[in-house]
Amino acid sequence: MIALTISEENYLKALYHLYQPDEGIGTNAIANHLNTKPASVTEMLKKLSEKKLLTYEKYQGVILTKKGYASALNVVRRHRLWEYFLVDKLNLKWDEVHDIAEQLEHIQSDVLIEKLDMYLGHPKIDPHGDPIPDKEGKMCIVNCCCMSEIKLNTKAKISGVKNHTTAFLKHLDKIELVIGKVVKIKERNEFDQSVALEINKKVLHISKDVAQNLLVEKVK
Amino acid sequence: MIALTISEENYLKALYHLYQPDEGIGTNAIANHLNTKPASVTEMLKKLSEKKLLTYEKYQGVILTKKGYASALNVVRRHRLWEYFLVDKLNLKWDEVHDIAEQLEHIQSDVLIEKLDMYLGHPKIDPHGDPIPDKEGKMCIVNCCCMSEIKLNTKAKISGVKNHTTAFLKHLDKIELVIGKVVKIKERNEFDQSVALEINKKVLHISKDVAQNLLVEKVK
DNA sequence: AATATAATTTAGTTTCACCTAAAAAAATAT
DNA sequence: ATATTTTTTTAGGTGAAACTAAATTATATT
Ligand SMILES: [Mn+2]
Ligand SMILES: [Mn+2]
Ligand SMILES: [Mn+2]
Ligand SMILES: [Mn+2]
Repeated sequence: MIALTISEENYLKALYHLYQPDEGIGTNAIANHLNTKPASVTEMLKKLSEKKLLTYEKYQGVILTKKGYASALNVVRRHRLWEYFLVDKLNLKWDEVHDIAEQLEHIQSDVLIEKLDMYLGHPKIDPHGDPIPDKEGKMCIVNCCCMSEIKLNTKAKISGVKNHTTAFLKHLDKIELVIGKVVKIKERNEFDQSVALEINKKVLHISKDVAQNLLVEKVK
Repeated sequence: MIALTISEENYLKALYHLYQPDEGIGTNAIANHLNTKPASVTEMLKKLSEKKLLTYEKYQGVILTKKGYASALNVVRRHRLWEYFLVDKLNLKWDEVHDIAEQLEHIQSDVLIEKLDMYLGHPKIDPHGDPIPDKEGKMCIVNCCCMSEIKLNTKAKISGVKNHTTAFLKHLDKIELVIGKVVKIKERNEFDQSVALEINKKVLHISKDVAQNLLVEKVK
């Protein structure tokens, strides 16, 4: 099993992230996700298809094979382990780590990743609340839903973000709505879909945009 | 100051390692060091010369500029910091880290390296006894000389290796001649240049090849 | 069903970092 | 000083991964 190029790994990871049940992934969506052009995507899909990492038929959209899925998950594993390292050990902020992990995820060394995983204590969740696949690709199912879909007067714990941009993460830091915080949904405004939360007796109003990008898990 | 490519960084680092006072570095030497061909080297030298990282005149051999030297040292800094991390934190062995550091040294992020340096406690020496340049390029002068040049009956501390191959490092592990050990040079054989050392009352015989690749520093 | 629009593929270029083979220059030996 | 060898450069080419523009196929609209 010959090593993949950085570009190939990035395509596999993109396909993993773009996957939707019962839908082939389109060239446009991939190009958009990777900031390239559809023509470049077509070329790469042909290459990956020859390597049996995905099934590709002209105009049909693309699906990862078992092998391709495993490779993609491995890249995701490395990305999230590095993010965990950067936040937990090097004290970088959760909005600073993604771009660095985009580079680190391509370092080729199985022993490195095993040692890193051990050193970090086999973490299950990355700094943004995303699950970290283990060596075999298994990961915990994060039982979460979107903040904008939760019923009134339920208690919920912030468990992750859908939007990973620096701008959004910094905003959450500013309003102190970080992972682990427990909130109670008090009110949902019809007009602008904004939400009022209660956090330790205090009330916090968040916009629709924020609510839509926050993942929470219900609390007893 | 636009970022350098991996290849450009590797050339600069090679030039740093190949540098000899009062000698331009030749195309062949560089090609040999980088496992590429002289023709490829010539091309890259032209490019780096245009970027003012070195001075290049056809057939004259090449010398790093201030700017080029600083960039090279920065790559060396990153390489050695990562090696220190891999050994000190991840418990990899000193013969396993070089190839991984060859990849890690190219990760582009100043804040990452600053944080890593801080996390490691600003180490001054890498696992092979080589000095780690600081942010400004300063590094401690390691006051060492080759084991094969040391006078009889002097005490010396193993301080580094000239040969960085896995084979050599593993051999040193086997004979337990690792960095920090204090030895006394008891005998030097005329015939094969092998050396007899005394380590805690016990005698150890090492070959010429080993002696020539070991760096030591004198001890009171 | 015919047409318009959107998605995808093909064709032809570009840049980077490498290569081989041949030419040119420099260094060494006779 | 000339001839030989070694080093370095030039010329021409390759493969990977991108690009633009044009052609093709699929989907949506009338
Ligand atoms: Mn990320
Ligand atoms: Mn993440
Ligand atoms: Mn090294
Ligand atoms: Mn080293």
